[in-house]
Amino acid sequence: MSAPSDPELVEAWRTLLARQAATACALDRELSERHGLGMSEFEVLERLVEGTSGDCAASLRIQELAHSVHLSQSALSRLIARLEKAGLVERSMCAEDRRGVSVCLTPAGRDRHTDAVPTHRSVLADMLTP
Amino acid sequence: MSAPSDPELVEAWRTLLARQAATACALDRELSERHGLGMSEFEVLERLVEGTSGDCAASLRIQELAHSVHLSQSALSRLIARLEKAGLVERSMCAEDRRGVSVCLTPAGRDRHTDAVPTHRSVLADMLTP
DNA sequence: GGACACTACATGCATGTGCATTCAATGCAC
DNA sequence: GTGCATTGAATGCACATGCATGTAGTGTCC
Repeated sequence: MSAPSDPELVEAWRTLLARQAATACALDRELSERHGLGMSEFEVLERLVEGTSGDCAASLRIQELAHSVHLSQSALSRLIARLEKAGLVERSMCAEDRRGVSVCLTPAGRDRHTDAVPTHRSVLADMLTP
Repeated sequence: MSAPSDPELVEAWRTLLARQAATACALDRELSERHGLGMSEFEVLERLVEGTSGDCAASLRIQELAHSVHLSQSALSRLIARLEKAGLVERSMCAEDRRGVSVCLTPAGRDRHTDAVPTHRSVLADMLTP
């Protein structure tokens, strides 16, 4: 296919930015007001829920989480600290590699995520369907 | 058309987020390293260039700019302060409404934008063409 | 085993952002 | 005109983020 022209690129970028900004803003507002969660905090909870197999909560590493929510390692470290303080996740030392930290959901964290999912999906439906 | 399912919505949102994060990050890095401009600062300069008609630089209001780059009014106020400190724009009182502030490009601002455009377009081409 | 490079995470610091507030100017009702 | 709500922008403040650095644990080469 032919390469897009500069004006097309700029237009595409602006559209992308506008959608992202509007959606992220709405998401942050709704999740924060109704469930006391920031957007990235919800995303991290969701990754943990997805990683869960069967009963035992998955234990993901800080760096995996950081990469998957587009935050720096330091930002994730503090984000996990906030979630831990709120009782939604737990840090535990990784058995195999004691430098690593395993992050896993608490029951409260799972509940909070379950509560927030409808809000999240509803905002996405509002913002992402033209 | 049929409403997208929840997994489709989530997938679309993650894709959007990933593209935005990667592009914004690359844009910030390149513009900052090579031209001393943040992404939003470049966007503001670009809006001012676009608003220019003929010789006389357009004078846009703080709020118009804020809306068009998805920042809050306070963020824009400080962003303009940074650009002004760098000599790239000038604030001037709006004649009709003396509450308002007209922001307009200086020649240095126009030059800086012109220098940065190729970098900007090149990053967009890299990140936005699959 | 000892030295060294490397990895995973935590933390000090600087910065950019949003919210709430403040201040000045405007417009409207009377 | 006077009073009052409204608007445009600047600012104090709290907070989240990234970068650079510190610390502990791991692996490798000799």
